[in-house]
Amino acid sequence: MNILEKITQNQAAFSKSEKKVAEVILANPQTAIHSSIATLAKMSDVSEPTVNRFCRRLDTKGFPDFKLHLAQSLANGTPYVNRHVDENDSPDEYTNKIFESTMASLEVARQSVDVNVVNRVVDLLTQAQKISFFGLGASASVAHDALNKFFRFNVPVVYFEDILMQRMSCMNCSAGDVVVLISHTGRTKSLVEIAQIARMNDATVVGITSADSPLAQECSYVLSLEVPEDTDMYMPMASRIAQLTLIDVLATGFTLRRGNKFRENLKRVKDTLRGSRYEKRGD
Amino acid sequence: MNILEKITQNQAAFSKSEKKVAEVILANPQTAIHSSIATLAKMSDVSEPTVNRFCRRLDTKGFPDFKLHLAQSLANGTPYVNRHVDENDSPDEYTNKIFESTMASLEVARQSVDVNVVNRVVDLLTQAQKISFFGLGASASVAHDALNKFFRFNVPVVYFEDILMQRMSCMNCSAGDVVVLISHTGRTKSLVEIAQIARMNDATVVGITSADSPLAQECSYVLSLEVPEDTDMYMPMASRIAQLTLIDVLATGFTLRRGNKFRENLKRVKDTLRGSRYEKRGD
DNA sequence: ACACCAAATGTAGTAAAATTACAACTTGAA
DNA sequence: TTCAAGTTGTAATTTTACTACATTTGGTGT
Repeated sequence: MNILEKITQNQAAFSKSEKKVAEVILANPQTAIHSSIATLAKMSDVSEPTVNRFCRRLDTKGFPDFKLHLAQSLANGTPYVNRHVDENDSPDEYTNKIFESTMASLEVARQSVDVNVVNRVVDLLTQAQKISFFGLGASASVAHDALNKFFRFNVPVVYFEDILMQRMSCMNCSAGDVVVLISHTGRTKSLVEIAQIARMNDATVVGITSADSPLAQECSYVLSLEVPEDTDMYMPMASRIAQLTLIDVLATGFTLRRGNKFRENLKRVKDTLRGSRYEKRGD
Repeated sequence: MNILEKITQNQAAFSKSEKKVAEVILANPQTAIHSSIATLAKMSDVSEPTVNRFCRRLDTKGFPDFKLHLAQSLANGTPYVNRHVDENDSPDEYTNKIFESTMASLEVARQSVDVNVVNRVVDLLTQAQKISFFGLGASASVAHDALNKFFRFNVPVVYFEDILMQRMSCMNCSAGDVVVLISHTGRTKSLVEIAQIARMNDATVVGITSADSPLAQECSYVLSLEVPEDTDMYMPMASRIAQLTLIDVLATGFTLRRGNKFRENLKRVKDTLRGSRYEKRGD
């Protein structure tokens, strides 16, 4: 609870000298947090213990603790909110809105992730014979990205954009194979069918999708992400970002599970790229 | 500027004992602001003056002032910091760390974006005869995503993963064509070459890349994103997300510039998908 | 390998700040 | 007026932070 508000509210209940202290603090809180109890006492024309008592009345442990609370109240605290882009927004406005909305969505997504399922899925992935990533439309690029990540782990990874290739690939699945299906809505028919095919062939199907969707029902494990999507734009935006971040989480879990020696491996993969790059001054 | 971020960023510049202090603070900042310099010193296993020096290195007046700054950082303004994943992190821990780091990176990216360039690029894109999106490795999936977005605008969009196709495509460029090249480092040789080819053929080249990189120097316009990347993971993570968000910004700018009637168009594109989906109860 | 320097860290003493205990007021009711 | 409850201030105590200086560490050139 904001302590500045608290001061204003309780102002009536304060004693005469306490009111003086409150006044000085409210008049210039920025100065207050940088003053010692002595200076503040002098400014308010009261004694030091009075200031101290004032702090305690506001349920703080003492003057330093009070300053901490005050500092927090003063921190320009507007957490990220999902703000919709308006038709007349300037470039500056829509740029900021989109970045902020994306951050807000990530925060929501973070809270909706079931860590236990993440853990189980990481388990599965580390033990998988073959990992497939499939998605359609906007989710295709997420699957594409997952390929790029998991490919580095030197495990058999599969990714297709073509729906027929996806189907064929799933036809050839067997026990030990993991198929990761990505879809924001979880209502894309072809992807649901692919889930069915994969499961019929004993693969474990992991869905990165919305809970309770038709796709979710066909999956062995569901990593559900509840992401508010700005439907005004008629484009998936935040959902992809959340999906990608979840892919990052899975990839990270994978490397951690595989241990230190494995990390060396990743470094080697990265170092291989060096030849294809212009050197940076100093390395 | 958020002091928690500052700690994370400067971590490399700290001395051995200062790093210990940084670790303890980052591990549990809430405890830190309620501790005295003595307790914090003990927790970090260093002497009190070391903690004091640590505070001064971060441009604070001393320990109490440092606590004030820390308290402000912790207040719900910008709670997200780039925290590195640790080997012994539980699934819960690394999941949260990655989400938070991603959000923190987006915040940094947002501040590094030059809105004027965004505006100019949106201008270019709306007037382009043909738009191409190229990236390699991790950035390929970003280009892929851009394709998916701009494709809906009913403008000629091109995207290739294959480097030869990219080159050939650029060979056929002419004035009025816009080539968007995506690369975190901006040091990938083949992409720099593509920039050169495109420009030789009168195309306008837009780089979504690091400022001052070889690629940036070959571009007509540079949308630079300064994103801190956790090099421990040997994988691009935050940079892609920032790039994608920037693509969202461009796409949004595009639709806004095109006006209301155009939005109808997008709605139609989206509605077309309906046939391929399972209906949701109630729509 | 050694000496030497600079940077880093710690020790111990000092100064400052906050808190406590208690004394001296103020105020209002009997 | 007098007493009691509540308020405020003074002075001593304790806690906290800081400074000056000593010791250690690590690196560099001979």
